[in-house]
Amino acid sequence: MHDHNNTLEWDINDNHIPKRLGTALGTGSPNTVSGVTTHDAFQEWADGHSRFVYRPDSEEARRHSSGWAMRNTNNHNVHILKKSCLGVLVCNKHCILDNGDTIHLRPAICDKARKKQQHKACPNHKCTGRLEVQPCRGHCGYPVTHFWRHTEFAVFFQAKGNHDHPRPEPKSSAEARRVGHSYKFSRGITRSLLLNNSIASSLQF
DNA sequence: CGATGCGGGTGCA
DNA sequence: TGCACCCGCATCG
Repeated sequence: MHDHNNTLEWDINDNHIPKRLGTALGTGSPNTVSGVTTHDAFQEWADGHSRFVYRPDSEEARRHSSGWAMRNTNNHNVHILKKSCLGVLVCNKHCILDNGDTIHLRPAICDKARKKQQHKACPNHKCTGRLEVQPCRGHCGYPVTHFWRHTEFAVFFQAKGNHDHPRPEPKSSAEARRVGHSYKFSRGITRSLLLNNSIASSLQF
């Protein structure tokens, strides 16, 4: 396990979550009281029942970012931000591109936008399939969940469940496509962004 | 437009 | 109580 010393000593729901992590690190003296002595490098594709402790100045952690398409969900707890996985956009015919890749686009987080994505023609011009959302059922039949909790010296992350679907394309590609759609053929920047993605470059946009 | 957060409110164990 | 989830509101890029 990568999160060596950050496991087993705390749970996102604990009343007494380690709080003096930053101080211990700042002085260079391990805080053996809390049991958490180091910060983890940001895990874009955290999976499984994992826990990580990020630096409070980590941009990714601050944005509660993830490679998985996670949407905010109301858990009625002002101290813990909870998100659930939206799965991945796949081709209903499960076509395979020339480069051997498959379609696994990023679902829009916004409900309305996601509905627009569904039933659209598969972006693979050699396929007549349609896009559909493959829901995540990695947590006891329900979507995998992520929990984020901030303290003054760290950002605690905890995940529950194992994703039972492919990873969606990264945010950068999805964003490039959105922008590219609005300003298609107008800028070289857009084109270069798309060409930098192995999937996008194989599709027609 | 859409990503993100927030939080009221509902339906089920 | 805990959890999943719908919905509107608001901010921000």
